[in-house]
Amino acid sequence: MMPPGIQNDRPVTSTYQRIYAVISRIPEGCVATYGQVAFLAGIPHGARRVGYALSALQGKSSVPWHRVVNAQGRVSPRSGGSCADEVQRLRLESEGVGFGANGRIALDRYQWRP
DNA sequence: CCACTGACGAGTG
DNA sequence: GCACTCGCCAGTG
Repeated sequence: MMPPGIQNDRPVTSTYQRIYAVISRIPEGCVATYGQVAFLAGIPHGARRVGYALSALQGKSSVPWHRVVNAQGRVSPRSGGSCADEVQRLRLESEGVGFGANGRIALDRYQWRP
């Protein structure tokens, strides 16, 4: 496969693509935190990177971005005026993920454990 | 190359 | 429990 002389010592996948790859591994009915995804993507302190990467998706990709929530088990209110946070919640509930009375997800119950 | 930006996390008041 | 601040780091113009 790799012809000699060409060194792929650096992953062709850019940071964003790695993030997408990790998120796409999240099973249905589970959720992951930004920090968790970042860590699995190889960016221990890149929680912001994850959010920024997802903002670039905006539903244009097949990545289940709605399974990514913040460390408090809540969907992040993002800028732009879009109501994606609302859609996210509906999609999660549709997958069996229950929200608390305060609009919070029980991470101890639904958080993805690789 | 430089500056700004940003779906966060953790800590503080 | 909520509002604010600081820190992290790569992408975009």
